[in-house]
Amino acid sequence: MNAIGVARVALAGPVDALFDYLPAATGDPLPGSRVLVPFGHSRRVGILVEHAAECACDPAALKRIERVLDPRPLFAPADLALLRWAARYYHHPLGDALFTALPVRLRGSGRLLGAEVGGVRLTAAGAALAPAELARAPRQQALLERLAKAPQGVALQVLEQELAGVASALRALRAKGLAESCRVAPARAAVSPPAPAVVPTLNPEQAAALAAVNAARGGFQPFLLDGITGSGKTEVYIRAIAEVVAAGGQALVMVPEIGLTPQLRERLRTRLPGPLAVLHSALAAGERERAWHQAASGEAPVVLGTRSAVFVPLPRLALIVVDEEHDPSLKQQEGFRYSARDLAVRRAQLVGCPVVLGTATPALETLHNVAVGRYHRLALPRRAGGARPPTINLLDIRNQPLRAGLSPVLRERMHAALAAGGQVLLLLNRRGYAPVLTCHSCGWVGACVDCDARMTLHLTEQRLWCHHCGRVEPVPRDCPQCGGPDLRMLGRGTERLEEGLAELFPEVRIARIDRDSTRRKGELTRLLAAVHRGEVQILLGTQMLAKGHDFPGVTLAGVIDLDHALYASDFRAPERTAQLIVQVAGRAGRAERAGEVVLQTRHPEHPLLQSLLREGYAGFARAALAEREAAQLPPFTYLALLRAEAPEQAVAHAFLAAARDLAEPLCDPGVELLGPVPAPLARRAGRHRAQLLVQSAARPALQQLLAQWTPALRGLRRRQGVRWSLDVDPQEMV
DNA sequence: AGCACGCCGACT
DNA sequence: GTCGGCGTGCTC
Repeated sequence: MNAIGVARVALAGPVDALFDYLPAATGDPLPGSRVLVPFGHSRRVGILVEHAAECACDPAALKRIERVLDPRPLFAPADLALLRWAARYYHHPLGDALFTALPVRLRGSGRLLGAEVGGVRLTAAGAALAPAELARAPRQQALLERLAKAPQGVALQVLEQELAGVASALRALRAKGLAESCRVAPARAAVSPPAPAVVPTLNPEQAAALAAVNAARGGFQPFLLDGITGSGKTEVYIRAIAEVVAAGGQALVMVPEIGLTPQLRERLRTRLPGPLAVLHSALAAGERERAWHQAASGEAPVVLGTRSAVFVPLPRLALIVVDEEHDPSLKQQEGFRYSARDLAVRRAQLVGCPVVLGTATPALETLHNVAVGRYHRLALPRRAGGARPPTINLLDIRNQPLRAGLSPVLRERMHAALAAGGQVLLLLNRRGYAPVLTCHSCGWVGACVDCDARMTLHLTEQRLWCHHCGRVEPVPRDCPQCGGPDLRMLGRGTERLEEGLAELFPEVRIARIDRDSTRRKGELTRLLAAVHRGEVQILLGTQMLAKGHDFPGVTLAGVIDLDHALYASDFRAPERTAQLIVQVAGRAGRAERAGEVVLQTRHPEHPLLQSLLREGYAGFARAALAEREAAQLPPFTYLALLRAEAPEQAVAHAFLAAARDLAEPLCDPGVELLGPVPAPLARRAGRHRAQLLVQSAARPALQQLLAQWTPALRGLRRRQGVRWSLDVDPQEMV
């Protein structure tokens, strides 16, 4: 150890180490600031993580920080602490974690903060000019007068708003050397008006939940807000947030996918004061950066975002809400594989504030946390407005004549519901026309050449499409193998269901909602609006339908094919299926009309379905947790999954075998290695995939193994194109 | 991640 | 004889 003051810097990329530097000539900034450092033969952007009194390396090798990029830190100490904790827990390089938490432009040496936007100001010549001299060009004159009022400059956006079509006049002034470009502070977003008059009255359970959250303010406390669909969870969020904001705090609201929840966004915008900062991946880089600054500067009291928002700096964070906490998309599935829900809880603990996990179908992990007393459960068991919950019926379709995949009973129920003026919702969790195209004479099947998977037939786009790697092929007219003309489409996706429904219900307006039909921007909103206006009677689609939207007019919901989900290999499949059923059921029936849910199955005796029917989601969850405990699966044990892929199966396997050899001597009792085995989809995009599962009775034992194992894995000779990744607390075993 | 160093095939 | 293929290893 050498006792000299050094700055420890994290660099973007997979280098899982901090590098020590001598202070910048101008003095070091605080931790959390970006710095430019010499690195190897080039220079790199890094984030100063901490100061240290001594360095572990040769002090003669130390280089000096070349430039400080941020005069003030981008990450406050609490933000930095969360990211350091997350990087350590998920065994991901800190530099990569830090940089993925930043808006794109700041990941490079991009100019500090888009706290400034493009603007225009007068040059000295412009300022000296009397406006009257431009009397023959009134638009230029108006612009000159406007700019004269703001010597420091005016944002282009503001000019465009105030003087529509200002561009040509601006060009003219610039050409005459009267105006020039500059950077100015962005215009403050218009502050939305305070809450409008219509504020719903809370029912007793809502009031109790709100009181519990309010009482917990100022300290760490996780809550499960366990409320059936329509029970008014959002109203509880809004009231709790309003209190926090009124007290000068900031609130962070996380949702699985923002595109699917325009209603929540609008309610937050209209009911809460101040600009609402919205953060998600579909935003353009500029918009996203602006929202990030609104959050980080404290200007926006409320931030709504998807999982990456969990890392957004919030100087006055006082409440976190995670809506639909059970949703798997809160877990990042590639790169830095974090659970935004779990990190939200960790973040609340670090800053000392309440965190509310809301859902109608809690994850089994969350229920377990309630059971052991870590989380406090708040229940909203009643639908607002006193609507009755829907009845759920299993429909045994064995030996039933199906038309368009619908049994006679379901068709009859649909006719009845439509005749009574209700809307019908049908869920089929498979997009495209048909999942298989096959030759009737030789048995050829349209398979992806790069994956162990069939290509799905999409008729409207006239192509075969691999849903795993995105490969696209034209639809063959004749069999590519035997040349025979009799190609047949097996199975049914949403496209085909839509076609069948049009034949069965010729007088009825039908809308399909899936990833294909809503690809165009604004299309989802348009379709949803048509449904709400009652212009559509039958609504069909994939699980997109079960997420977030309310369909007050729907009185009948049908699940076309449940069996697929019942027998999936993933141990979480029953949990996911139960959640899907309950979420779909929540879409049916409102205030005055009770809803009905019909589940078509060939396995009506299935214990999961039976427990769900008899005792609802809570009963199902009890049974499922008992099964998990008996099988020693999460949340009673802890998992990490090491995945590897390579052009050759043997190479991926050999890597994992070597990884296993490294791990074995590091394993405490209670830690088990399972595998390597081929991944469920053993070949994807031309690469062979295998995995090694680590299971531990205790989290610390697992973490201790991973802490020693991952550096050893990085040291392993990477050969013949092996790529690997470690997934702590994996959600999908794919 | 970059970027160089290093040891083996087809080109001016 | 060299140009350049990407395997390997290092960067405070």
